[in-house]
Amino acid sequence: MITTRFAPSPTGYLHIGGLRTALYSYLWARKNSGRFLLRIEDTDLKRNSKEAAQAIEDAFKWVGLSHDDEIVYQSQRFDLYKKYVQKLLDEDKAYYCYMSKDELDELRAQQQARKERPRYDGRYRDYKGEIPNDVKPVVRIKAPQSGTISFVDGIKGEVSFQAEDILDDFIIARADGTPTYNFVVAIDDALMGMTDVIRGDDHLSNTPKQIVVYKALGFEIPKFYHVPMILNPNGKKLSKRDGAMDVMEYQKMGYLPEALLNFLIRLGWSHGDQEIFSFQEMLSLFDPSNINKSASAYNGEKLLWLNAHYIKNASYERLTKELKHFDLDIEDHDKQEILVDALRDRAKTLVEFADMAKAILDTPESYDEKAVKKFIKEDSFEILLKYIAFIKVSEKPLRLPSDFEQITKEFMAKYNLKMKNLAQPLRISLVGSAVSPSVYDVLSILGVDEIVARIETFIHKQKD
RNA sequence: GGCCCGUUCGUCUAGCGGUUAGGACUCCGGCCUCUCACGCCGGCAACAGGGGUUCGAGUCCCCUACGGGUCACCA
Repeated sequence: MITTRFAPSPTGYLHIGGLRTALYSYLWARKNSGRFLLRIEDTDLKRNSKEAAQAIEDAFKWVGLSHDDEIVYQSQRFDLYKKYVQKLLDEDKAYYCYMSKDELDELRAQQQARKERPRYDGRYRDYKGEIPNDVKPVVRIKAPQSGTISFVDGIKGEVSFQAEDILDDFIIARADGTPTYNFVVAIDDALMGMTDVIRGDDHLSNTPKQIVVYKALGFEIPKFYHVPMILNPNGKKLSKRDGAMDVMEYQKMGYLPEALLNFLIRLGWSHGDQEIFSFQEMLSLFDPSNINKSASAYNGEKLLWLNAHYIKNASYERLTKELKHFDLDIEDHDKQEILVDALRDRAKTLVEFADMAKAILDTPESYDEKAVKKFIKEDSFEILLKYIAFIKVSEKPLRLPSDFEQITKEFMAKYNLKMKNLAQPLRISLVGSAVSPSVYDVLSILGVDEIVARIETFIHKQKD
């Protein structure tokens, strides 16, 4: 069985880079009927934040990812880690190091001055001398001092390191007794039964250290997949300004979660030429082995395009429900579907959608001056007045856009008018702007009484 | 700086030794049209550079350049 996990440190909100690796892990587990676990890496008590863990859960909920089992908090497993520290101590695979922080800093400074790689010199590795009693010791693991550490990464292929290039006896427990990251990650991944670790590229160089821990503890090493970073549009590190903000900000900006997910899965992964993936398709088609090797740049325009696509194809119920988050309630509007259909092809976000809907539903407070100047001619008022008189006495019920199209054509035929004589003046008087959905749709949505009222108001205000 | 990873249109990518190097976003034309969008049709645009290997290289190997990651008692 495949088991994957998402293991963020709770230092802030969940951003799209994290969401993407979470998505990949989720998909791979679910696709294989496996398990997807969530673990909060809060070993550093100084940098803990409960809100952050909650924020991750909220974001998961919004996009529809679910995890199995209870969330694992590393801060609650210190006793467990201590046992493993002790085990290594007992087996002489780890040892106490009494070097003070100052001494260590000094050593590092010297090494750097000599242009050497900063590393612990192993002075307490097999120390038999006097133990300084004024220093609380850290625990260091005995890492191999030579040889090759290699593994086959599911994305990068074979990766190998020389022990002497990268390793030293790194700290597994701090002076205050708390364990460190590379130690607990390996333990938890092993204990939680991880078969496939899918995580950010930035962990690639941690992997050999973790392998040292796996081996020392006799754990089975999982398969690793190191997914490349997401860069900003200029190819630099992604910042908030570029889109690395809280995933929940995307909700506020009017994005549908399926658009975000579709965007993210396609950033660094592909299935031939396919661009649109339903959740079901993601599940059936995703495979980490065709994740790209190289970093990809964030492209907000493509996200927008995808969002527009999902808005176009969303159900009435769905859009009506989502729109409520944007101060627009059309639940009980009798022309709900006509309104939605009139706008769904034009809105790239739900924010735009709501704004455009309000522009139709709300009586215009003003009229675009340029539009008035350009389209309202000498005879426009007269035409508009004739128009409302004409529709008021209609014998047929006027309800659908097609009803209005028909009667409008009859009207134009009777007075020998062209659409361009009528459409823009009508539009301006109804919504205050030269831009809107089809006038037939607008007419239908408003209904005869409102049409009459708005036209009269318009003429009245313009004549002042 | 050491180590590791990477490099196909501006961007996301397809390609897994033989292709007029394909698709998508953006942009630019055109069509549709009551405006704006949508949609449809068309267009611009790429194998980082240099050496090999091979009958043949975007695809395999090496070097260079450039980019990124990492070198903590952070995760």
